[in-house]
Amino acid sequence: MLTAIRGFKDILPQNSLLWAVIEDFARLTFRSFGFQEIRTPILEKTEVFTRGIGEHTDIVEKEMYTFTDRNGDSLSLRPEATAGILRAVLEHNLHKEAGQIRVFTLGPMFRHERPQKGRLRQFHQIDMEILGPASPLADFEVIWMAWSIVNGIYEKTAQGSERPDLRLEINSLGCPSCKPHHREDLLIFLENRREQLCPDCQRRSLSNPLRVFDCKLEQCKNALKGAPLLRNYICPDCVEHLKLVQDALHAVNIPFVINPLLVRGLDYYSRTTFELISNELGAQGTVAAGGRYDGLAEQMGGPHLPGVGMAIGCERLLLLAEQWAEQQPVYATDIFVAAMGDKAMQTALPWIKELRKNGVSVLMPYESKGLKALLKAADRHNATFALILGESELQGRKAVLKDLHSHTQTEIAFESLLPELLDILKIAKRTSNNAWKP
RNA sequence: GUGGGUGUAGCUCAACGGUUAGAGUGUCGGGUUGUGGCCCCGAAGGCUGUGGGUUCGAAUCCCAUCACUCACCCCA
Repeated sequence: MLTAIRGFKDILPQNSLLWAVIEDFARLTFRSFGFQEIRTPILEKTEVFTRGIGEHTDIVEKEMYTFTDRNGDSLSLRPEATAGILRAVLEHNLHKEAGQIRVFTLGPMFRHERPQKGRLRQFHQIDMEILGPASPLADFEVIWMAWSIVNGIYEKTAQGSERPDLRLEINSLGCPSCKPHHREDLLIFLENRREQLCPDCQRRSLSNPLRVFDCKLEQCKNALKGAPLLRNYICPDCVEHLKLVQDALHAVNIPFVINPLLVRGLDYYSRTTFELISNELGAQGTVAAGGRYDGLAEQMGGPHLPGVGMAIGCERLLLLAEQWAEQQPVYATDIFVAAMGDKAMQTALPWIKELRKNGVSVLMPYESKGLKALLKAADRHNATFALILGESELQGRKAVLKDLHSHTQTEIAFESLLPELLDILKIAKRTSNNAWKP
């Protein structure tokens, strides 16, 4: 049997509505924050990522789907969104048009990792970037967005009033005037204790030295005692920057903790960095993460263009929503047309056309079945009403409308069928508490 | 890339090395010729992931392989 690629998952109809809920809500929230959608290609020249993300990151070194196309160019499936967006902005000179660029995008990303809970090879991100402003308020607004979307989904899905189990951690990675001093000292420190570190950390101390602080082994924790800490190197400007972010977060009542050890895996980050972490996700607890990357545009061959952004992991947010929600949203139908025989089906077609024009979801199976089977099918499609149309109805020129929730039914004359149906549906929609209905 | 767990009906799961591999649920049909959910009856549905081995006999034990899954690593 043919199967999907490892780590690539089908989103089936039973799940797709929850995806739509999340995507719709994200789009709505972005609109309210004044963001515009941008859609960049899934495939880019490999150089976009090697220059953007950094050649010595794990993502670029061993996780990218890279291949040579028929022209001999090296192409890669995007492992994240920011580099591609930066490329598009610079290519189209968007930064010269507007003083500030506020964009978001939704879509699949690709990394060749070993799949586990909350981690797939094709996964989806909700991503946003603010380009132009160096203000800490931009950092704050990015965090605010991540917070708003994740918490908004909680409010939308969970009925309870208690807070979701989410932790916002922030930190500053320093800027080009202070970050390098720390890195230098840390490298020397690590070099001197090389033998005391675990093999992983020996490797890390070269590739991403800040990561050694994440190691859980006692051996490494001991070896790191007295190591130069980033917070002691941060320059006054960076301290002030982080403070303004904190003040803004306080102003809108977003709780957070400072985690001086919080780092990012991608090279382009500087100054503010943050993660939104859940305890309900297993080992991959980060739902959203991001930070500032003032040097990225230059690194990609563009002008100096400060930027800050974040990404939400859709699958992870979906896992949370599934845990929060008492029930999954299901597809529902307003009217299921239970027409028996060809004549009845033909008669119903013009009505169906008008109803659909009016935004009513109408379904009519083409199979000739008994009424019993048709009503069963109506149930399966979560229909609110069944419109019964058979021999006797055609003869009497009256259709039977059955309310499938209250089990009552009424006869409606063909002549007044449409206006009456629309009327009844309007009332039914108003009293319906099915928030998930599309 | 490394390690652990699990692979049996569409789905969720049973079955001591021993008859024809079962149950719940779902599907289809009937009870009720045109009235759904509840009830009753019936039917279909399986190369027990795949390949090898041990054994008189393997879903069951062993080996390999693949898939799924969780964790390490890394990250959203």
